Amino acid sequence: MKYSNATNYALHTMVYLIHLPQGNTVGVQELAKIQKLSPTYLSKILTKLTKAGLIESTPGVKGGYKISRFQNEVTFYDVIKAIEGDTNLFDCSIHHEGCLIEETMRQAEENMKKELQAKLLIDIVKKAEAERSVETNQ
Amino acid sequence: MKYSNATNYALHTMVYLIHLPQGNTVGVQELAKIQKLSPTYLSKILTKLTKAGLIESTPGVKGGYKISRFQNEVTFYDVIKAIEGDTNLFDCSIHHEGCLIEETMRQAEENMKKELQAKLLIDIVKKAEAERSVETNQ
DNA sequence: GATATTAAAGACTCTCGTTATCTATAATAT
DNA sequence: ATATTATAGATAACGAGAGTCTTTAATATC
Repeated sequence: MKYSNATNYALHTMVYLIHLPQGNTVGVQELAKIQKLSPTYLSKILTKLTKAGLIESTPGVKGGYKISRFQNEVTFYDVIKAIEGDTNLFDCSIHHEGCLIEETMRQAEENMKKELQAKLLIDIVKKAEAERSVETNQ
Repeated sequence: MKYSNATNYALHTMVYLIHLPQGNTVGVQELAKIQKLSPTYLSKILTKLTKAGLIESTPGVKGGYKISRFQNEVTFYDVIKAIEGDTNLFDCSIHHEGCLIEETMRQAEENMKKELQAKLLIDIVKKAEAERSVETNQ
């Protein structure tokens, strides 16, 4: 019962892309080097993010990936959903409907999802920048 | 990213055991038949619940499983923890400490855990009985 | 004490999703 | 045209979960 490594890499890549100067594109080679991953593997993850509309890709020379226009609105849940899909943590294995156990589990999960839907990636970036600025001023 | 089938079976078994008249013991054969599982497989799950102190087991003739003394206090999270272990949904794959992504994910997960720690299994049993009683009176 | 019954433990197999690699194809800038 | 970069597909390696079988330990009954 864990989020996949892919989700891990996706979140880190998104944060990295958001923290870049607006409009900058980065190739998968560079992104892979940062996280010490093989480019082909990371590219699968990036394609999922692209299809979800979270980043934009352009092939060819000077191509690469950049954050989509909606960077200020991207939430943790957006990224998770793009990678893991929109599944439930718990499905009742026995009852076909009206399982009270499932109801309870779903409700707890739903609240976690809502919390992750309320967390913006850009807040992480801002927080990291704020911390770094404090360090520099010391 | 799903809770295991074992957790599913464990929750259902716990609810079944709680709903029994106090002190009754049931063998794994009967419990397995109800959920259409092999006895040996279910027995692994029951052993975990026993080690966690949620149920009590007695071998031998007239032996079997029964809910432990603390049946009124058993929470959803107790059962999940007994089966899945006490792990985190998310571990940062890159940073060794102070990962802001991890912090955010952990906090959301922590709140879900707290919610599941507040949900008593016995409430499910009571609710089911209440619903059944309504049906009977119609 | 012998026997039947039941839980616990260990070894083992099977399956499936994740992880990852390799190759080929499509798109783009120079 | 050529170099560069993303996309897609096939495929392999791996590990966790699911499940079975067999043996051992504990308990009640006779």
